[in-house]
Amino acid sequence: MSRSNGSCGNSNHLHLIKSEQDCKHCQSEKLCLAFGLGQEAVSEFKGIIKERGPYAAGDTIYRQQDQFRSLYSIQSGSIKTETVTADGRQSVMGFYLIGDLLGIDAIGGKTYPNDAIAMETTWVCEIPYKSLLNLFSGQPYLQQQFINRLGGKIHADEYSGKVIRNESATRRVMHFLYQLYWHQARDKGPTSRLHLPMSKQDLASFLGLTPESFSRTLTQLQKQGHIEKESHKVIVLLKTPPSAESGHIEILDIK
Amino acid sequence: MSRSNGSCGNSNHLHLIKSEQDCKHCQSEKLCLAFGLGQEAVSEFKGIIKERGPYAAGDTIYRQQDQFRSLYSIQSGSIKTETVTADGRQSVMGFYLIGDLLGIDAIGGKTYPNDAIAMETTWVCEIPYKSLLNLFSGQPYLQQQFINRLGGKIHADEYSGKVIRNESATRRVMHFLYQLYWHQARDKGPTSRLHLPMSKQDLASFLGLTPESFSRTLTQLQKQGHIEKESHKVIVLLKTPPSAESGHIEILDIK
DNA sequence: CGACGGGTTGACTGGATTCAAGCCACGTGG
DNA sequence: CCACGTGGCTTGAATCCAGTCAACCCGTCG
Repeated sequence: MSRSNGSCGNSNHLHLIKSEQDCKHCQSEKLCLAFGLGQEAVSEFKGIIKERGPYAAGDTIYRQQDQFRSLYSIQSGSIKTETVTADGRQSVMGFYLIGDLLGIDAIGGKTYPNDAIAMETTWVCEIPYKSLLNLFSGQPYLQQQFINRLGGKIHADEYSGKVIRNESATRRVMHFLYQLYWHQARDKGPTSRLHLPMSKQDLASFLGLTPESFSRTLTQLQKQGHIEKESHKVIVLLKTPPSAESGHIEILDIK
Repeated sequence: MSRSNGSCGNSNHLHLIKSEQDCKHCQSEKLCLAFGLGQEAVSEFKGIIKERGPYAAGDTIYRQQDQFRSLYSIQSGSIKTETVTADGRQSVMGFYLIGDLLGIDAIGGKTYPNDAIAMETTWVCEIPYKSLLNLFSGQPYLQQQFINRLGGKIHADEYSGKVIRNESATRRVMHFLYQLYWHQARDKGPTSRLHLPMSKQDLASFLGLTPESFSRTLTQLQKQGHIEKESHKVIVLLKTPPSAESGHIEILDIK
C-alpha cells in the first residue's frame, strides 16, 4: 500500500533526535499537556517524552495492530488516522492538528485501532503511556489535564457524530470548515484563509461523503457565496464564522 | 416538555436512599469501576458514592446546562442522552445500559452537554467527580480502570462514527442489534431474544434515520430472514451473530 | 511523450426522506 | 362498558439528495 518511509517512517519508529528534549520543533507550547505545570514538574515530564521527526507526508507514525505504548502530541504538521471498512475501503477516522493528542483511542486496549499517517512534514512528541501514568501520582494537576483531554475528546466525538447523523452534506462541510477556522485561530490568530492539510478525498471520507459529492458541495458553496476556492489547499471563508461556544457551532443560514 | 418527576426525577436530584451503600440494586458488580479493588479500597470507594433511584421511564437524571458534578454508573435499567439539533429536533446521542458510565462527556467542561433520561425503571450509582479524582492518588488501579473506561468510550465512539458514515441503514441496524446482543450476553448470558429498552423513534434517531426508514428497514430485515419482530420491545436474531473482537463487528452477508 | 492519481463535471440511479394516511395499543371519560 | 383521542409505529407514493458510473482536466513523474 501507498508509499511510506520518509526519514522517520519505519514501523518500529525508534528514530530519536535528541536525548535532552528542548521541544524546539514545538509550535504548541500553550497546547502542551505540560502547560501550566511548575518548573520541576515540567522537567519531570520532559524526562519521559521523546521528540520525533520529521515525518514526511505519507509516513506512518503507527499502524493498526502495533502494540500500544505511546501517545503522541503534535508539535507541528498534521496527522490523519484511518482504518478499513467492511467492504475493504479506507475510511478516515480523524484529523490531528497542532497540539492534538494522538493515540488516545488505544487506551484500554493492547493495540492501536487504526493507522496514523502524516499529511505533511510533521514533528511529534512521543509520550510513553506507562511513564505518563507513573507521573500522575505525584502530579495531580497533570493527571487532571490529561483526563480533561479525554473528556473533551469524548464530547467532541459525540458532537461530530451528531453532525454526521443529522446534517446535510453542505452543512457538514461548513461545520468542518468552521471548526478548522477556530482551531487555526487558536494558535495562529484568526484568518479567513483556511489551509487544508489533507487531500480532498480524505476530507470527503472523514465527512462521510464520496469525493464527487464533496467536490460538488464545495462548488455549490462557492456559488452561494459562502466560500472561495483560492487554491488546491486553501479555502477562504467569505462570511464571519459563528462563534464556537464549548465547541458547538451553530450554522443557521445554510441549507 | 414531556412529563417527568417520578420518584427521583426532580432537577436537583438529591434523593438519597441510604447513607451506607450496599449496592443492593446493582446488577453489575462485575462491571463496576470498583471491581477488582481490595477490600479497603472498595469501602473507600463506597464512601463517596450514593445510590439513587428508582427513576421511572421519562425521568431526567440531569439536564443539559446543569453543573457537572457527578458521574453515574448504571446499576439497573437504562438511560438515553439527547440534545437538540440545529433545526430544533431532539437527537439521541447515546444509550447507556447496565454497567455503563454516564456523564463522562462532561469531563473537562462545566456543564453536562446533553439531557440524560431514564428509559425504564432505573437505579444509578452517583459518583461525585471531585471525590473520585481525590481517590486516584491513593488508588492507582482505580485511576487506571477509570482512564481505561474513557479510552474505551473514545474508541467506541470513533467506531460507531465509522459505521454511521459508511454503512447503509440495514447494516447500521444490524450493527446495533449485534452490539446489543454482546452487551446483553455479557451480563445475562447469550440469548437471541433482544430486549429493546428504547422507543423505536429514539433508536432511529440514534442511528441517524427517520422513524419511517427505520421501520421499513426492520420489516425488510425480517423478510430477508435475519430477524423476527417478536413484540413491541423484543427482536429475535435468527442467525448467529458475528463475534465482537475488540468491539468491532464484521457484517458480511447483508447489503 | 504517456501514464498516473487527484480532482472536477455530467447523466443517471437509488436509497432514504418527506408527506400523507392508516393501524394498533392504551388511557380517559362518558 | 364503549367511544374517543392520543402517541407510537407502520405502510404507501412521490421527491430529493447523495451515490454511482463515466468522461475529462490537469499537474506530476518516470
